[in-house]
Amino acid sequence: MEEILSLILQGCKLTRDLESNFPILTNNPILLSSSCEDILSVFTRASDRLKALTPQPPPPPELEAAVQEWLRSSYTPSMTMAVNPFQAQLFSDKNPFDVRFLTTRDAEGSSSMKSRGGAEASDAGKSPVTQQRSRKRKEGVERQTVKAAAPRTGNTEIPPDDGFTWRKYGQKEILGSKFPRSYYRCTHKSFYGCNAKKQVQRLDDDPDTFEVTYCGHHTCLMSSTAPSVLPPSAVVPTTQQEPIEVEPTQSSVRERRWQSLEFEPNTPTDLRLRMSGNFNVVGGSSSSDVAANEGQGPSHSQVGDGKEAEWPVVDLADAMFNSGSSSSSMDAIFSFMQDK
DNA sequence: CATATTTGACCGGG
DNA sequence: CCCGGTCAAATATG
Repeated sequence: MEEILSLILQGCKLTRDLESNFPILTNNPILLSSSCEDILSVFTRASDRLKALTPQPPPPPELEAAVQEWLRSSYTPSMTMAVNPFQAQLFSDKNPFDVRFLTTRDAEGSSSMKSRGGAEASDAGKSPVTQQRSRKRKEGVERQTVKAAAPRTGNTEIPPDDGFTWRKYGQKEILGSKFPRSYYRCTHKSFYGCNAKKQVQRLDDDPDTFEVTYCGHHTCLMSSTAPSVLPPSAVVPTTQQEPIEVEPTQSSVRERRWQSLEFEPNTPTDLRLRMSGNFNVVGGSSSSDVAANEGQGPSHSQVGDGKEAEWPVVDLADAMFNSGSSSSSMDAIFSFMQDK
């Protein structure tokens, strides 16, 4: 049983991985498909096991390992190429998406950040500034930097659509750069909680290439359809991750494993480094091997509530995006949940 | 009209 | 004090 749960969680993890890497994967149907298959496999297995659970106890761990192995190697697309090598190649040069993540460890304070926009809302008025904004400690917010070439698809040279909707909230000239850096955040700000942000900047030496840095994760799944893939039932057994040990094994994060699983027992609303080993992982800005491990979640205090809202929320969002909600503004719709 | 972008001001860390 | 990130008013867009 334990393993089944583990499997399910793994599936969730994979799903989240997919989500977070979505931007990069969108241009790679092959990767997308393999990722989907991955997820499918995991959940399918879990499901099968559950069904078969009655007859006999769960299979020995060895089998589990075997399964893992199988999963790892079996989804090779029909191209007879190993996925990883393929990707490696893909990303290395020809593919516009030369991906390299820059990850920083994250501590995440998650909850507090209301004081920002909230200032004027709560405090009547536009009179002078009160405590304008409370700079949040950016200490350790996860960041993933990705390089993406502007698709020559005639279209703009704005960074490729990554499936999310962003709203630009700023632009700055950066010291050593010729081009300004733009700041985006998830359009569905309504979700105060969707801290997903990204910043985009063209490279000096290669104006056709953008460097996109994502930080934060979407708590809002992009528009519709997204959730449909997985039956809600299969998703997130609500039971938050228990200390399910998954043998960190890590320390060698670089090793490529599509389905690396490092469960963070208490994942705050957001996630950590979720990424598949297929990409070139470059350690933090300078200290290259800052393993992504070490959650160190300082305060689990009130993390709980946020996450379970995830799916319901999705449904809601889904509903409102699909049905031409006559309601005026999104904010109204989401208002009920805005904590502040 | 609602929502998105622009843009200078502001904030706070280094 | 500088610089990068963010805010928010003004503006653009549909």
